[in-house]
Amino acid sequence: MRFYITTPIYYPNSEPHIGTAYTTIACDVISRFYKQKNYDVFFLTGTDENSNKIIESANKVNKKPIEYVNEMAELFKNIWKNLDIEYTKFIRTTEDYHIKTAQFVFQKLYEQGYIYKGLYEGWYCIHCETFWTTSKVDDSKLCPNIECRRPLNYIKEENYFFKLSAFEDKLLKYYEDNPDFVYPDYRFNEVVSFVKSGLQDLSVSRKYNNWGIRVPFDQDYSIYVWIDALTNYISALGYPFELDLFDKYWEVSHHMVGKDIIRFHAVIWPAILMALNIKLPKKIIAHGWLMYDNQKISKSKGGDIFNLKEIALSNDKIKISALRYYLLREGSFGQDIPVSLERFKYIYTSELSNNIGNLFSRVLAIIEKKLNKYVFKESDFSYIQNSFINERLSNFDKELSNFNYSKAVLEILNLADYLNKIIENYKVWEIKDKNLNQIMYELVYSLVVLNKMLYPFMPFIANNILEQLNLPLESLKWDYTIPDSFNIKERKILFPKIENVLA
RNA sequence: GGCGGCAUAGCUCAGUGGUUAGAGCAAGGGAAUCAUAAUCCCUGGGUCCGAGGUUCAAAUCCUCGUGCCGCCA
Repeated sequence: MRFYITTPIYYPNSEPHIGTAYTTIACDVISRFYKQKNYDVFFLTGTDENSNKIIESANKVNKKPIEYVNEMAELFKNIWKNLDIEYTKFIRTTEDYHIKTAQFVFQKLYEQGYIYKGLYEGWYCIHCETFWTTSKVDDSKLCPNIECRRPLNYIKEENYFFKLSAFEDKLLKYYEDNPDFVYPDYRFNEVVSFVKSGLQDLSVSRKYNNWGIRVPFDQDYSIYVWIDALTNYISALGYPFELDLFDKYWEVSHHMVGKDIIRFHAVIWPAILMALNIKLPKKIIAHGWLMYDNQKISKSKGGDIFNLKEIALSNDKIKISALRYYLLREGSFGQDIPVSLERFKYIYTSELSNNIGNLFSRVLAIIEKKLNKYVFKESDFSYIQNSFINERLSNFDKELSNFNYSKAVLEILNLADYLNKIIENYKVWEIKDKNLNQIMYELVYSLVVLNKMLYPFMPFIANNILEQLNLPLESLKWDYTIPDSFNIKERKILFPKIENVLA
């Protein structure tokens, strides 16, 4: 069984922020989850380095573009590493193999008649490298991108166009035949109605400006982001020159994207693939935005509160684990997620510290103090209902398989609640005879299951628990057989109470 | 403007024809002392947006209205 998951490739013209991390963590959780189930997982992330904005960003810091992107790519890798992101490959679109693939793709589309030279006339933002329709441009004639707002130019320019319009019917047929192609379904509906409203051909080149990938048969032009960036998903697998990985993983491909780039992934990318005669990705998963103070989180809005670079480079693994948990625990995946420091503190204290952390603490303390750190299975389960635990686990599996992160987390909390109630109901601290061993064994057994569910969200914490329970890494696998006895090691507080979780 | 969605407890939401509408959190009361004062139990609380309709029966289906949200390169 195999699984291929990708993040979008990120623009390195600014440092990664909490929103970027959200996407990447979401992929990491899924990736780790499938690894636990013994899937052969390929997890791809990387940087999209060929935009002309890079030149500008590099100039600002007095660097050559290539030096600049080299440094930024290292920063991205470093931050992901610190956030416990375990990717398989980090792709950079300035790397040779990617350039070759992008050019190959462009050439092939051209040869097959899907790319033609045409004239574009209309409003253009040089900075954003974006053509704007008249409906979006107001009287000010400023760039509609609120983060840009530079003056637009009215241009007439020859460019290469991709015959997107030729794929309207094929796409609609594909959507109809693959009702799970885009998640969530309401986003899928939007995609379908967009395509139904009619597709226009797409400008896929820009005037070459000493940066970017040249159109192979016309040195005056560079390949624009669609064909350049989107092909990273297959160039990373070696397409079309080394097909081993491609043959292995492409048919199980999942693209995680923000809701703002669904169309590129659910319309343009499939059309390109159809033109190349390549199978379409299995699923496009679109998440919502993190919202701070009712606005999309960004460097200026909320980015200072949730300062990713600072958090990541602090190497405070508990804080980082809690952040991973918090971001995916909130809201309903796909919808916008409101985040705030207050809420993060609340989740940390209530769910991680008081509920989960304290549960481990009270169980292990009893075993340490009253059972000399040792418990063993003496009889069949008589305190804890195995069916209840199995149901949590299978619900967790079902929800996470469907990208319902927060619902999966609720199963974790549900199990923790249940175990807290068991301790309470049987007044475990009063039991003096051999029944104590049995109930404690059942509790530790349950904690091992709980830890399996914690792992994809908080791998550092899960490993910490493994040490305390004296268990091997394999105990995180779904097919692990839980042992009949446990020798507990030293007990450690998982989530210390802290006044300022982020400070 | 076109298309689509949503409106249920103070908050976030579950509930698509069948007892007295549910959960978590918040609020109020209590118990316990193994544990990071962490936990557990109980209680209060709803014109299911409004109006009309279909039905033996509507939060649930239909129509209209109101409000909010998403998509329309």
